[in-house]
Amino acid sequence: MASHGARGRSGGRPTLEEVAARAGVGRGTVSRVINGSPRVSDATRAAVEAAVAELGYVPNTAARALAANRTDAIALVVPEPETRFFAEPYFSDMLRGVGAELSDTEMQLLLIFAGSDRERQRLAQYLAAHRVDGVLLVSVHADDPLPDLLSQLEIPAVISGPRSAAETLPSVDSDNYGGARSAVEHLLAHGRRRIAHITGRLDVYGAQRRIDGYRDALTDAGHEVDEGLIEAGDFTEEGGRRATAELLSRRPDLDAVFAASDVTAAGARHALREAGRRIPDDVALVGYDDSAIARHMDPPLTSVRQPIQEMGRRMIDLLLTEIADRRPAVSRGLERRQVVLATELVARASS
Amino acid sequence: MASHGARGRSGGRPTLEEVAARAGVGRGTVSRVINGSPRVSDATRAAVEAAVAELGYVPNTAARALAANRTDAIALVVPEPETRFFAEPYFSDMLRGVGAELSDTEMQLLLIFAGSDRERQRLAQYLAAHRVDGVLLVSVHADDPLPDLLSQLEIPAVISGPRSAAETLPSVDSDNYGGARSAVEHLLAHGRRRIAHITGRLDVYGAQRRIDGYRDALTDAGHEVDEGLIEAGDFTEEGGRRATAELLSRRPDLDAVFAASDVTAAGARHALREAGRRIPDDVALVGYDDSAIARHMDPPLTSVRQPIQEMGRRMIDLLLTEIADRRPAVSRGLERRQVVLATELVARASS
DNA sequence: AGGTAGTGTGGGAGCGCTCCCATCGGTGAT
DNA sequence: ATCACCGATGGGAGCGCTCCCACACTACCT
Repeated sequence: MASHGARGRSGGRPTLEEVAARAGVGRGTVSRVINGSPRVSDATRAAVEAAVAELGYVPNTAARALAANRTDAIALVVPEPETRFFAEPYFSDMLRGVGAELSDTEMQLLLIFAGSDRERQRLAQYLAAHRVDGVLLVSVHADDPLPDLLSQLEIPAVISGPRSAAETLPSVDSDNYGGARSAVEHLLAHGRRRIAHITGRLDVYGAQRRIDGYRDALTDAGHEVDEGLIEAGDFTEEGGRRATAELLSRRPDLDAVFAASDVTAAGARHALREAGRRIPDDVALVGYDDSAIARHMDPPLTSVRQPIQEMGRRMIDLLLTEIADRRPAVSRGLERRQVVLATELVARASS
Repeated sequence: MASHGARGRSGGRPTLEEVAARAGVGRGTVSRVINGSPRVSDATRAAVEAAVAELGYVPNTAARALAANRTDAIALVVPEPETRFFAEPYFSDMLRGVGAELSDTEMQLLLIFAGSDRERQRLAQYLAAHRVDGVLLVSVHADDPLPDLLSQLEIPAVISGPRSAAETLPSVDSDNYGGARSAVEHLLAHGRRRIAHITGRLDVYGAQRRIDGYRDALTDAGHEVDEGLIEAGDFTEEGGRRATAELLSRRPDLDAVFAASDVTAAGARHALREAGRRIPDDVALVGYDDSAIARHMDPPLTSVRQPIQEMGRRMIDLLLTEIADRRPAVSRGLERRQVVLATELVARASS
């Protein structure tokens, strides 16, 4: 009775069983072909593929997810309000890299914002339901509870930017330390001596590393670090403006500013102009990110470029490995799970 | 044997059955509570809810999707490359409205780009697998095959902007005709008489409606329509520039330009400046969209505001109704499935 | 008392897949 | 020949839900 269209009315979508009947093979064999198992003879495979094409068969994702206990989906979690997501080129670049790397995969990408408490609540529920096989976490602060929630739920995750030197989660980051060094070395090479630094948010590890790079570049070149030339910022324009005003009043003779982000540099530029300082004649300015702002600033801003798309791609690589490793009990490879990508200084007129 | 943790090892997530055992009721009853069915006594409901809380039960989405044949997910399909998505505030506003309306729902939103052929291919596959319960289609051109594919697959869909006056799919649009009218009437009221119009892409129905509004506003005010004052654009800045140059050479005495988008107006502004025309002294300028560009232009641009977030919300409303209607064979309501929202003219210094 | 609704509830029968074990020939070693 | 073995295959047993039918049990009418 299971010979001609097992499931009675052929109104709905074809099922595996129907394909099997059509191809004259068993259910298991069709499944093997669909999933690319090598243990199928060429003749059988061809027959099955023909049946699939004729019937226009498309696997039922829900059934597969239920039986195999996986979803073939991963989430890109942005712990910021949507506005920031659209405002900062960082995210769109990241998304592009991620999308590109995923495009020859069966994996589907979900974009999830977790800016408000409400959204975080929803996200927690979502993760608890294991609706994704893995998570990409971008822009995480030191005290964010999300990473812990993820490891508690045993959901594979990769973060962009470790939370500290002792980060346990796999991560992909750019070389913040080296990037900052290259900026300072560039300024030194151009004869600047009183180089100030406006930091990023201090609870972001990458910002700390940039400070370290700034310090070491000076020290290694035989200069002393003047703590009065370091002022805390927060990656925003307003913060850059405020910090610059502060620096100018404390060290009126500074001849260069290295800002922890392009947006911060934009603020610094404003404050410098107001104080009558010319860029780069009186004060050289260097930013970080090499975003569109840098190119369009007047004068164009020297900046440290991070390979953000590449970071997105590498994050996917790591995550997919992580997910694959968790399926059978494969020997957890000891490959580097912390990737650091090189930065590049893009010199323009501001320095 | 099904009394204490039916499914053996209690390592995994709790199942419905386990909750039922814990609460001392049957599987069906728990399902009813979870899904908010009214046919459960208060005492039983409380017992089940307690068990759910104690066990930290979260329904398995895949199982539910398989059994109930629905996914509780809808897709926002953007038939454009990602770059345009990030560049145009239209999309982020839309996304915000959609997200807001969805936030008190169980529905999950997927963002899908279908700019390239490759991506469209993927999307078709995705839709064929019925991985979403419904689709929101934004920014559709007249000859786009997507709407037809959707109705062929019998997937509920709502589009922003009908493809023609004979649109069959439910849609939400702003009043392009009225918006254009208000722009022209505003210019007339300010004494302008030689009002030019740079159109949008002619294969977009909304652009046609704006032309109609432009025409009728003039005619109804007793003026003749001078076809030489109408020039085709394509919503881009470059198009606006080109069209303006064309208009100026043809009708050097024009005293106002109504552009079909703010971006187009930006192009027009450029061309007008180059031709030595002052805004608004010599030529008044009005745009469409009231995007950030309008506010930041020099001089600030008068523009027709569309309630984009509201449009997003209404699209969700329509789509959810559409999906609900399709579940049991409810009498297809004859409610208005074509929603049109009012626009508002925002007057600024450019007119 | 007997009948008739109506509530609230339990649990069987799937939904369409994957996993895995049993089976079946065919091979090469003994 | 005999046996152990291996690749290819079929199909049973679930995965965790929803749907729906059947079954108390109560309450109300006649």
